[in-house]
Amino acid sequence: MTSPEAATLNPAPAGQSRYGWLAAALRARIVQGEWAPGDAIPPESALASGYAVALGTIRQAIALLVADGLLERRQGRGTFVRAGLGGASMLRFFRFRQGGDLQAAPSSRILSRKVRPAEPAEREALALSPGDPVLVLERLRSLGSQPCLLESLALPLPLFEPLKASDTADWGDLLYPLYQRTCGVTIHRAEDHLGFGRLTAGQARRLRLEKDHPCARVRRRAFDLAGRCVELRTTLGDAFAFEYTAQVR
Amino acid sequence: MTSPEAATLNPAPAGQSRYGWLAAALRARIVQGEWAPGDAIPPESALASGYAVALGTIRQAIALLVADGLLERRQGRGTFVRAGLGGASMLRFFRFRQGGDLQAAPSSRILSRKVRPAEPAEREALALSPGDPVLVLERLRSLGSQPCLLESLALPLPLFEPLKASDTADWGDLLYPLYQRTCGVTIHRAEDHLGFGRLTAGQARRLRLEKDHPCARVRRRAFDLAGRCVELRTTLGDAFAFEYTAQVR
DNA sequence: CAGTGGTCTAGACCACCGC
DNA sequence: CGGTGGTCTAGACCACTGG
Repeated sequence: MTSPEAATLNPAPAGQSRYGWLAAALRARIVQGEWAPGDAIPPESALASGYAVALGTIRQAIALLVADGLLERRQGRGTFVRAGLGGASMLRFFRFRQGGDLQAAPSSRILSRKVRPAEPAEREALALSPGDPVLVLERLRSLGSQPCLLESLALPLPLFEPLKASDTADWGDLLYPLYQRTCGVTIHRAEDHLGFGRLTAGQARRLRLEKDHPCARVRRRAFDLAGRCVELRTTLGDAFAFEYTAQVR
Repeated sequence: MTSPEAATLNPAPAGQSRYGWLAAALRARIVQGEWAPGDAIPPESALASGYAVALGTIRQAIALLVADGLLERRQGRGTFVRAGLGGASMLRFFRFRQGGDLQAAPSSRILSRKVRPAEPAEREALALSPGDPVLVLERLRSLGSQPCLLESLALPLPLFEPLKASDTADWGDLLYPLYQRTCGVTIHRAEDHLGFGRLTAGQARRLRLEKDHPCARVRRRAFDLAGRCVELRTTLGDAFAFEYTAQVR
């Protein structure tokens, strides 16, 4: 799709650098869906002449978006809009041994689905108004026949409407590709808050552990391309399966 | 200190980009201590003319080292060699409430110090030979009168010789500044492997918790400027005080 | 004020990729 | 082969910092 690029030349970098302004402009075009995830954006030379700036300047703008995880360069091929988060990203916190084998992708089963008004904490995180509804899911992930992760999700409802009534059997094992497929929502990044606790009787039953068994708890806030928080998730798993590596500076 | 910079002009970027070669050259000069942590390196213009390259090229080289955490740019002032890791970095994994107050820097007490041959796992991580000795420390960190973290460290011995006999009362609360002061070792980065377990009777006593109490375990490998692993550390703390935020992509 | 890094230009040539 | 991003140059001017 050839677009008129920017009609305004030298768009007055009001307080910003020109490449910062260009990065914001490109980000807006990506967020608005002008180029879909996986697509290539126009060549640097085309962008540079379109915006009437030097090549180096457009390259700096692109570098910002690459650092932000929005774009991806591929030598000799072009610059591409990154697909969102894969989906199996919770497993990076756990190492489940399955018959002494490597862990495969866990299967997923929806235990419950309901709609209710967002609670105050949810309203704040998801930027909702009093009375706005959320879709609440309970989900169990298993490796083979062994349950390993118990999740509870809250999704803001005008946005995730297609998930309200569709058959959960068609959802597949990964939610983020589902969001993209059915709701056009791309999850771009997430914040995971880790902690430890103990299982309630109900949680323990579903995970086939004992009441008060130690568990690792991951509270996730997931954000879309525009930077809005669009998913709240709490994941519980056996604390003794928790394992994670952090890099320090 | 004015140095002859590089005498070789166009040093044949054997398989590498020129800025990659320059970055390696600058890194070597930093590791060798030509500029101490906290010092400013020469201005970009001086480096560029010294190495007979364009300004932009030296800037790319510096950008690599900045991304690596080795250098730090300060607008209008210069480019500085970063001091090593602070020292209170373990607290990023824990939130200890102290009388409903914010947590201050914890005090430190050495419980034991001894020298013994490195165990096989230590030899591998620290790149030692059979029979090489390590200095082994046990350390308790407390907030006020409340113990909160129990640590066990292994330090390769030719390198940390000055710590073998010095008075531990003079060590202060932070080890990394001590390493720098007394052994000339700068800790540049670390890898923290998080896990979960239960306290033994002895560990529990020192932390004033019960035997088998759930604990978070941090196994750290710390690296110096040259990228060599020079410290192994295991830190234990109450699992219910553990709290950490991870960013996903 | 002088010196530093930060931004920007308008070119050139190279290395990689797919056809 | 033609097109893409990757490297490199040799300038210019701006913005920030400290004395």
